[in-house]
Amino acid sequence: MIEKYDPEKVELKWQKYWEEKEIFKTPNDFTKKKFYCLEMFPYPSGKIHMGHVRNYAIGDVIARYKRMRGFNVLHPMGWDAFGLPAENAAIEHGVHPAKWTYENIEYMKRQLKRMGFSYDWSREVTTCEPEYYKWNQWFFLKMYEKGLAYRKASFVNWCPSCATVLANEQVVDGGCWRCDTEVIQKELPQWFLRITAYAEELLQGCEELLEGWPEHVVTMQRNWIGKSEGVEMDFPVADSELKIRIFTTRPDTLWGATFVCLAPTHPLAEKLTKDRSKLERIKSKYGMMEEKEGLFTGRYAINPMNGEKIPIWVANFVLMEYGTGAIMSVPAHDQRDFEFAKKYGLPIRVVIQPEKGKLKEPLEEAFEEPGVVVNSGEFSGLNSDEAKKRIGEFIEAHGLGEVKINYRLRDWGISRQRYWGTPIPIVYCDSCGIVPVPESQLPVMLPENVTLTGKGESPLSQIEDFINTTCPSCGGKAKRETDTMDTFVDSSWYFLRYCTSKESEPLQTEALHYWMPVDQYIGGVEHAVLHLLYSRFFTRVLRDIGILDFSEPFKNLLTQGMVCKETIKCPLHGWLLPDEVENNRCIKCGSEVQRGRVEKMSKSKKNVVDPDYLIKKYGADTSRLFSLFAAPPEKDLEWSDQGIEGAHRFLGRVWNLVQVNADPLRNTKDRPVHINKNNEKLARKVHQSIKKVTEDIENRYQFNTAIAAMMELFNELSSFRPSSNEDWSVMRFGVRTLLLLLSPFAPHITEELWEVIGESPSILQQPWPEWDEALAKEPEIELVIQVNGKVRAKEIVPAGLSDDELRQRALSSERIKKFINGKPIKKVIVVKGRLVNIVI
RNA sequence: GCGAGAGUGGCGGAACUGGUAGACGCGCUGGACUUAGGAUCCAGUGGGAUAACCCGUGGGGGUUCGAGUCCCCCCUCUCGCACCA
Repeated sequence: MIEKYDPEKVELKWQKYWEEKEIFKTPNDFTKKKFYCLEMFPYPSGKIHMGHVRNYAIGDVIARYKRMRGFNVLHPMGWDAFGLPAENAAIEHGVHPAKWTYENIEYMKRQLKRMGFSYDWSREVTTCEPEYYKWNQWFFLKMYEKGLAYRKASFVNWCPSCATVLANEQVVDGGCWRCDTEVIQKELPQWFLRITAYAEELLQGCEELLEGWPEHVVTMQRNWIGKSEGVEMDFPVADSELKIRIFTTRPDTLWGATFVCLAPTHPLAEKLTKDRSKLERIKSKYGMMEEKEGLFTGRYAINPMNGEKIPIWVANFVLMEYGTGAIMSVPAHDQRDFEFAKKYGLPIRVVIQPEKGKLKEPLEEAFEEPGVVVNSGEFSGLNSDEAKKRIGEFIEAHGLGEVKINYRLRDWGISRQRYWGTPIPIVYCDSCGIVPVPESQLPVMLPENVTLTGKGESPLSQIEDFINTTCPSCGGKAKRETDTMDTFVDSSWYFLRYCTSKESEPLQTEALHYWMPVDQYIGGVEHAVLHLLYSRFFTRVLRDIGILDFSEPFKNLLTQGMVCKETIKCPLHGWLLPDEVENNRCIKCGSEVQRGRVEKMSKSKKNVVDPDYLIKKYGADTSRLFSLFAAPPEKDLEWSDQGIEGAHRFLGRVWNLVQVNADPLRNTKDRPVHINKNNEKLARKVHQSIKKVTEDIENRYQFNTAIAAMMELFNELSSFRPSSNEDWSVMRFGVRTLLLLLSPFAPHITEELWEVIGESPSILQQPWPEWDEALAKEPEIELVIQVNGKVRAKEIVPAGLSDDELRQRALSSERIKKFINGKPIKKVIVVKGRLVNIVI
């Protein structure tokens, strides 16, 4: 009687072994070839979810595989530990954010260890520790020195009732998430990082990324940066010295400008508008997308191109943050201007005609395409592209303005009116003004004694001990900055911190130059823009202050799909858990339930699967294997209860096969492997499997097909009946190979069975198997014979026949003769070693 | 609206540069072993016709000896951006 597969017993045994022997510890041995495998670190929200399991299972396969291939692999893990949920927990349950965070970390760390991921925990990074955030502050000071960090007034979401600043995700339908009061925009001085200084470089850098990043992510980065070329020029205000500077990408439509629009917060809007209450009303509608609203200032501007007097309006859809905060409006050729002109009865003048035909007036919508310029003085008759160029030159030559490039990308506002974050190392002194905290005084510690209420401007401003300080410059009384940093700052460089050991400072260039850049980064697409862009920005800043010698932090990026599951909905009780349903009816009210769509797992939709439950029921190996087998990594994965049973069954079969044959396997020597008539098919399959699995991992991270190949190998092994020592040598070769191939996917069971067949641990320290191309080749092929493109016969023929021989074989086939039936043959196509197509 | 991606058996998914569509798994059917089996093992499984055969990769055209794969048009779904002048 063989031992039954008991995942928990096996997994705990090997996890203990790995930990005791420090198998996952990565030496800083700078002479070996390196591989840096990084997965996005989690926010310690409480427990890991299936998204984490999938993400980290993918990363672990890559890390273990690369290690077996002989690389010195850096595979670290840490915690994105600052953030809002910790503060909410404090407000709701009275537990200190630090306590809440560290307890969550402890729990989740145990879960990750229980999954058997091969992390070097000695390099663990926790961003809320002073040793970590000290460097956030250090980078901030460096940026301040270089003029890359600056302070300016900006708007925040403000709840008048709670008297507090709200994050975007705390604004629900324009109201406060807690009290539903309407959220208003309040202006506060805040700190910004000048990412726009790197806009062009970040855009150019996208070229370099294309090799290793998914194209759609690169596109998203490009769009986010949003480069547009145009001109900036002044429109003088009639009867005054004032000028309105506008930006346009369509200088070819200048003659079609029939009014000018200012953003409601534009400085001239106040100056030019008589009716202040109306202006305030427009301001309150700023950025509301539903309806365009405007206000005529009563003043006019002069179009410098044709001297025309056109009205100046204030419009809610004009953004102060982009361009100059003012636009010329060409309703005939811009849909937004068109809608605005229609609403307020402003003139619409066509100045671009399509290449073919003529626009029908009055227009029903704006004609936005390029075309031929008309009604535009000396520029009439040119096409749009030519006109843009010539008008741009004209404007510059006459000092009316300049050709200009604008970016959609804006500077990064990092101030948060929050407690649980990195204090911004700045002091305000009555006599010296803004004074940076000297490096020697870092870190500016986050005080512990805080009461969080969720009210008031910034929690730190309540703590007298914290705010009151002395000016580093004059020694007089001064007050500290009370805002903390956006947590994206923490995640913009954490991958550097892993490179050095925990005791040392993070900016040792030797270690950084050896490990960086990250060879493979893995995470969700939700970070396709911000986190990745900020990291690319930080990397460049650090390069420019001489710490790094490259620009792109992540060479290859893999964005894994979401983990989804079917949802169930009761017409009365909403989303239901699977065990709230019996015979397709809700157990509460008996109504028939709707088996809903497959959606991303989320607690609110009650379609989650808890990793703890899976580990308990099936073990870590099965959980990992299924999440890698059910779909290719970048696609969404649909959860299936039967699917995981299948994965579990497979491991169980592998277990049984090895256990049943344990004695002969153990008593067979590894080499030589004797191939004979009886076992050559299996031997070939082994070589083919090594090839397939290796290529699937190496070339395209196709873990699902790699696993399928291992299942095929297993099927071959389990139907093999060894009858001689030679057979056993091949059997052992096959089992040994299967265990090695499977070990990155299911590390525990393979480690155990590795020992069962008489090998010594750890399987992770074994070299990856290699295949022999000659032995992987099939001696015979199945020749497909088509007549007029339809398969009519299949024949087994020796491999390596010439085209001519294949043609002869095809034409002499009895079945094929019937189809040809004496008709003349027009053509015969031979696909080498595969197929013959006879055209009649 | 713009941009990207995807539509293949009952289901998840295979199919490298155009060359046997449906690998592998799930489910289903039949059988074996069992007091029993929702455990395990064996066999079968795209649809249709009792066989030779016909039809099949969202729909419609096209290129080709040959199309899931290439080109054009259309439909559906998912994701991202969304007044960026």
